Amino acid sequence: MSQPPQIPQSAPKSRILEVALQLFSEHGVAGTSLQMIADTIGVTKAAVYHQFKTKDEIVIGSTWLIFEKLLATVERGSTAPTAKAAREVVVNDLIDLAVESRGLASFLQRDPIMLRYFEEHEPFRNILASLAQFLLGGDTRQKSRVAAALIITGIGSSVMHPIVSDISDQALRKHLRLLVQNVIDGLDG
Amino acid sequence: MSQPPQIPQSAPKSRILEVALQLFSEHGVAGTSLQMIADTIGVTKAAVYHQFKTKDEIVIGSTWLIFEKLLATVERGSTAPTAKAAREVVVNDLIDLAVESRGLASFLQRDPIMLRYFEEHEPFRNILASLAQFLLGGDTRQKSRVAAALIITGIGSSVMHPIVSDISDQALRKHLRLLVQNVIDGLDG
DNA sequence: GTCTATATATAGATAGAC
DNA sequence: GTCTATCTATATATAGAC
Repeated sequence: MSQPPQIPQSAPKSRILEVALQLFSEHGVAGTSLQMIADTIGVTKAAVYHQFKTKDEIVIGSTWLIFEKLLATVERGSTAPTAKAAREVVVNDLIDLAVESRGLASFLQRDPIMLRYFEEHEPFRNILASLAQFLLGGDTRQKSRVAAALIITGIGSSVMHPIVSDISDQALRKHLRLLVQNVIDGLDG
Repeated sequence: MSQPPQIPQSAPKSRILEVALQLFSEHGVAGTSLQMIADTIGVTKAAVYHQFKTKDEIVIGSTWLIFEKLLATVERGSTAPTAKAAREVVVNDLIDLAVESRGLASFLQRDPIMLRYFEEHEPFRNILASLAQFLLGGDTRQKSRVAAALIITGIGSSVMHPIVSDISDQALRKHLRLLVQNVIDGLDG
């Protein structure tokens, strides 16, 4: 397992990670070959292998493009004055991230290879655990944990559902915030 | 594109579809080879190819194992006395199906290859559209459609989140029903 | 219905020239 | 940093014997 890549990357490295993230989200990790990545960029496979020793490194590196943003969210949550404020930061950031990429980010939750990385790869696992912690705010009741699971997975997946494809980013954000608030309010209200 | 398989299947055919569905849900369609399917059953690849001409047929056939159940839900929804009753039938069936398989069913929503089938393959598309219709009950407002997307995708994905893995099927069903009801009530209340 | 054997293509990955 | 060429493994798929 390689470490999270440092930033800023070299230009060719960054280009590979960008293209890989896009292709992974469209075809899945297993459905994306290094040849596809190389073809999209317009170079040969060997040029890609010069930048990354294995496909694994590309998977982790491109995933890190998303997790950098999630890590920033965790840090913003950590400095929030109250547990409730931290939860709002996390919810709003997750919604913004999901809506702005409309499924590009949510492939993370869907891909079987990624799901395995999240369990085995500590930096990823820690960030996801922190997000869940902020969402729960110390509330470990079963109903609250089910609600957290519904919110975390639902936000990422719902934005790419065809039934909402005609809704503007702004409106989608607004509706998701209200719906998530309803779920949270329903826990105790 | 092949047609949905007839039932009952021959025993070897059924066995292949069962095993394939399980492997697809664990590794994704692209991450599952016919060799893996053959090895799990204990036969050779050629024996598998004797039952199905292509991997595509196996993908569609195994997916149909789930969609048979969704089709039954659609039929139960169609005979419900009111729109509200139909919505409850659909919600409860989706929750039951998701909980009883804990992610085996939800791979359908996650796999990029499956997402493409849903758009291109009419029987699948029709069933999914019907489920969404019953959930919406004629309400086409943006906020309602976002809620429907959140519910449909959230149910399938949340049950496989590690944060709920220790919760019993019975409790998970109960909490999901209440949470979904909260979302629906929040639309107009 | 299952087997061995094979055809063909492509996967991940490397060597070495420029 | 990119190329051509190649290695090895494995993918989907088929032919034909039992």
